[in-house]
Amino acid sequence: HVFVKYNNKKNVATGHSHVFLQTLLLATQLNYLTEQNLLVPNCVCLLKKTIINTLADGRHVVIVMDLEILQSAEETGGKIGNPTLYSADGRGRGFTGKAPMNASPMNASPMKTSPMKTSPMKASPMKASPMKTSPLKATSTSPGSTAKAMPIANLNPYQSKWTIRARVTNKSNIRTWSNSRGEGKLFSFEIVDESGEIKITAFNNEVDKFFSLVEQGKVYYISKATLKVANKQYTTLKHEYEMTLHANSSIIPCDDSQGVPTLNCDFVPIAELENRDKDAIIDLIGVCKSAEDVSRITTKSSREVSKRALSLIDTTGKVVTVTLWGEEAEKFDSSGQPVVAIKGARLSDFGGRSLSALFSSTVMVNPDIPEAFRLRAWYDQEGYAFDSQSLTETRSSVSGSRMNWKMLSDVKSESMGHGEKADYFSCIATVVYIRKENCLYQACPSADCNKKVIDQQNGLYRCEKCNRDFPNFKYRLLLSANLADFGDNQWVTCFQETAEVLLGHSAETLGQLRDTDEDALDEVFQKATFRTHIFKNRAKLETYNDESRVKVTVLEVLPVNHREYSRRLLSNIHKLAS
DNA sequence: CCCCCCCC
Repeated sequence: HVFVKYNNKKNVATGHSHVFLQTLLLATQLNYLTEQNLLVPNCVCLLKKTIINTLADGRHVVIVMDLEILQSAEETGGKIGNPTLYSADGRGRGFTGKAPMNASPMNASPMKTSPMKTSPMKASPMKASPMKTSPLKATSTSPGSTAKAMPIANLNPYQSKWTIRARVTNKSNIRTWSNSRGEGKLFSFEIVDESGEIKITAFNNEVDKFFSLVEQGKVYYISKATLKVANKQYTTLKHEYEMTLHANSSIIPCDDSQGVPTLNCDFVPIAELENRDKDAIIDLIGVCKSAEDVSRITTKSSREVSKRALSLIDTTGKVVTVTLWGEEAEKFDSSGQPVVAIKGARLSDFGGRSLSALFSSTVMVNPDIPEAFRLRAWYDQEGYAFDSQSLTETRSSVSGSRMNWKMLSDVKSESMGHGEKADYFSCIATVVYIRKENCLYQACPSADCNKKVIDQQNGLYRCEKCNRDFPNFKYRLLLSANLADFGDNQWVTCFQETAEVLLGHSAETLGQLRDTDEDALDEVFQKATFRTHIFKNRAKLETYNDESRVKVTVLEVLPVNHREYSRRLLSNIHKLAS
């Protein structure tokens, strides 16, 4: 046993000798401890069941199989506690097996009842363990009646004597397989307790033995199963391991389901989805604003399947599309705009961001959880009126139809502007040239008149439109710029507002510069050149002196959102590839 | 030991 001070999240610790020691925790341990906010800098831990490896350079790495938090960071005050206060006799309650850190909220933070101030072991958090009040059944099939339920999060292949108490959350049908390695049947299910979740698979004989016993939503004591590293390619659960039942495995129904959660959801706010990676497995909760009718589609492998897309909104005000499949799609009822929670949906980049239910997903309509009640209240009071924005851009969605994205070559190839009405399009293009000549003119100072005035050379400026002489004028911009993208160029016209955005200065400032500091004006133009923006444009054929040509006027200049732009490019690639 | 998770 070693007493250490946890120093930072890299598991560097100091012992009584004040020598730093690199320690390694099992991922499940580390996740659990950090999630529960137990392992924080400057807390004091007791490392147990350690494996010491000597590295080639002589340093040691300590792998910790079991540990206990003895003193919180507040209590240590950033200083290492006096190790002599502790007894190293093994009576300390470990993190695994006899863990104090299961089910009870009291135990979620054993540091609060720190043993430090009195006798450490007497005040052990073990006393508060709910296991005392709900001991394992002493049946012939249970693995030792004195065993305590192990938190699922702590399961690992290095310990075989354990019993867990957990609820079945996702039971599959029986499937058969046949491949080069043989054939057989299997079913799988997922179980959850306060600490975590894990997948369990039963094959062949175990299918016969356990399929009808294991029921969705019920609580069981489970012991004597094989743990193996979960293949992250297939699992959607956060556990490092998964379980396979074998001939001696025991599954016993547990009548007392108190303290065993029905779900272990980690809901991601919809707005957050933008920052998550494609293919991430996400738990999501939202109000079903609307839903498609169910439809039948044929997959690439020629299977027919039902699908239905839902639009979910949450308090972030963002909407996302979630697609349900098969029976789930068929039986879904969107009436009354229910709260829908989905555990283990997969994030897709279709249309920007969207979600798809998997076989392993659990869909709950109006679940009996606080988040659902909060959402219901929020939606009914204010959310329903939100001018919400969808992360899933579809052809029918507003943002999709508003932006008619084109390449500059399309202006010619599609004969844009040749119709009776003007054509509106958006492009991402780079300014390659801005004509400085005649970019500014002296305009009538009247509020709504932008007519060019005539300098009378007597201190007065004449507006023909207003039929008045003014002692002053205002500067206005009328820019001719050449835009380029990878395939073509296009001359465009920018009036006042768009020209000011493009040049980054007001017409007034630029007018003053032109009159006082020509070099500074040059610099403004230079700085604006070779900048890339989103341009929203209007194209219309105009005839001047018997010569017709398409005039493109810039209506708006916007900064490029590279995230969105990249998504659009990816989406275009998908469309081209399909 | 399975591992299907789809469509636009």
